[in-house]
Amino acid sequence: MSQQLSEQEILRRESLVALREMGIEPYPAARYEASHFSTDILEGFEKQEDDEVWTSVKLSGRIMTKRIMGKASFLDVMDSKGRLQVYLNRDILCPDENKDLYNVVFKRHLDIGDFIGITGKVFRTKMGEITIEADSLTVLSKSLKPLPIVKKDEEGNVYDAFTDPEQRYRMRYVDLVVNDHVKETFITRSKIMTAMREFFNRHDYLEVETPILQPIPGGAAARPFITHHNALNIPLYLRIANELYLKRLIVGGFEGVYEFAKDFRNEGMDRTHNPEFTAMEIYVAYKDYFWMMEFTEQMLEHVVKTVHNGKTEVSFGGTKLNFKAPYARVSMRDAILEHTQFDIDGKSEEELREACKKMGVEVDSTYGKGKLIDEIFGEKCEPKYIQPTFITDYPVEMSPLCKKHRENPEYTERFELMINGKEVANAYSELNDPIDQRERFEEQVKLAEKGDDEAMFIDQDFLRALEYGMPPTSGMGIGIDRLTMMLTDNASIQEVLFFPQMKPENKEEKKVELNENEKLISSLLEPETSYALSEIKEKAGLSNKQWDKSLKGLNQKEVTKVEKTESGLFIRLA
RNA sequence: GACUCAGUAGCUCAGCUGGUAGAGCAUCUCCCUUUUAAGGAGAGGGUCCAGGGUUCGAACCCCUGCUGAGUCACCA
Repeated sequence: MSQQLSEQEILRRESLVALREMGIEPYPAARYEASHFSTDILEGFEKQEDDEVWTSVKLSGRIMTKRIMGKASFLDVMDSKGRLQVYLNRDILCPDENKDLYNVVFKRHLDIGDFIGITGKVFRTKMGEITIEADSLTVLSKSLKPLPIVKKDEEGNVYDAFTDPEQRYRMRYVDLVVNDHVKETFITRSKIMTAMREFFNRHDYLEVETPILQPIPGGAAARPFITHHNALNIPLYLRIANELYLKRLIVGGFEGVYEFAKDFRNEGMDRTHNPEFTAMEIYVAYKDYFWMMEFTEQMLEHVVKTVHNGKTEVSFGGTKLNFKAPYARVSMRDAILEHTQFDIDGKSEEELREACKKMGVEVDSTYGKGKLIDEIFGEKCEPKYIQPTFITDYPVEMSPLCKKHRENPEYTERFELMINGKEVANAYSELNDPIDQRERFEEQVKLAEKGDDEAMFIDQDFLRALEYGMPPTSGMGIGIDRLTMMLTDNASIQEVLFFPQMKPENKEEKKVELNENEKLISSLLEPETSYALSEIKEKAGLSNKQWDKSLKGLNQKEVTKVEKTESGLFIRLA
């Protein structure tokens, strides 16, 4: 499989060979340990310029720009924390007669993107920039493909940014190198998860891991991915949720368990859905959903403060979101009443269907009561909740794993946390009555028979676990990707996933063989002879387009050569 | 899945009414020992996403396909 190399790629490969010929290994094995990160030097030198340590520092990273001025050069070196300018002076770097390290290795054979290590002393340039004056330079790794060059001027305006989303997502490694803010997003994502974990651990809850490959995909309503286990010869599903396994652990006697889980759903993709995504679910024994609301708002306030330097307010797409606890609590009935003047309380399926029609909410004949109410809420209310708001008490039909409301069995003890019109968290007083749970599953089976392809399966083992007894428990799930979007001001889930799902690239193999038309043309030519182009065109008898394409192809493949002389255009075999 | 937009040099983009492609950065050569979007002089670099069609002639018009983005639909 040969690939066509660009001019710049060929030159870099030539530099690679040249370095080896000079006895410099472009991919050395030895470790190279920097004394400081770039940011340490910048901040430290700013604080105390006369500190001894600045007379000898060691830095490693990627060359991001080269500014050569004859016998001296400046380059920006980027390490994992940031960038630092390096000053290369020919006679300081090469105090002896031999100036090859500067003239040949650096100027000729090192490129933007290469990794180097340098040692030297820190100083401030005439222009006031903190810089390392290098007294040694070590090649650490050669880069064979040119990076996109992104430039910034004094005012911070960005030029030639690497912005094509397709290329950025497919080549995230390049995106991360040249777009600083991308790295920031993922650092924040990590901080969010660390802050949550820290909050849970402080409460002595246990981080656990449960199966991703499940014989029955439970805990949510969604279409699963299916796979097959050869040795057992059974189908297995990739989990759509980990809820039922975590509850089994509460049955087993843990006080609180949580898991950051990769879930998989075989559904459409758009800017808020990726086939695999991360959900955090937590279950705590002897609690109810009222407790969980307080726990959730405190946890979120803690997370937001941690990633935003103590502030609870974040800006998302121009709107300000404030995560300071407590959050508003609105029951689903009140929400719908407020936004549509329709009271869902005590209504039959028919009445609800009629109401949907009146409101212009599209419904399907397969929808049950719960689904109808959900449609009304989704259409008329959901987008209205911008600031964090708990929507509580969902209809019983749409919450088959949730305990019935202690005051009204039509509803459940459930809340969802809405932020910016989107569902971010979902929580219950968990259903622990095994007989009720079995009946709810059976309701789901009826829905499935009606044609609802998302209705839940009956998980007999889960029911058995409940029959052994589960303490009253509250559970909560939160979408890490969507939360990260909100806290990093990104409108697309692809921006908060390192490697969002994409269609495969499937680049066609480049055809080196000649096609029929190209063969025809070359067959009309004898070696060492020139022909008038028009003559061959006539003989070939191809359409103008075909002739044009074929001739271009032949020239590209260096089979033929077209020459222009005073007497006209001529073609011959190359 | 529907609609809209886009795909041109390594990167960011121009390209008029159809006349075989341009700029900046990057690359190469030369000059330049504190520059910083370094500068000056010169040079090279293209499957104009792919395949058909219309035309004397297509990056441009038409059709089909591929890829991506946006909006909507679906999806807690």
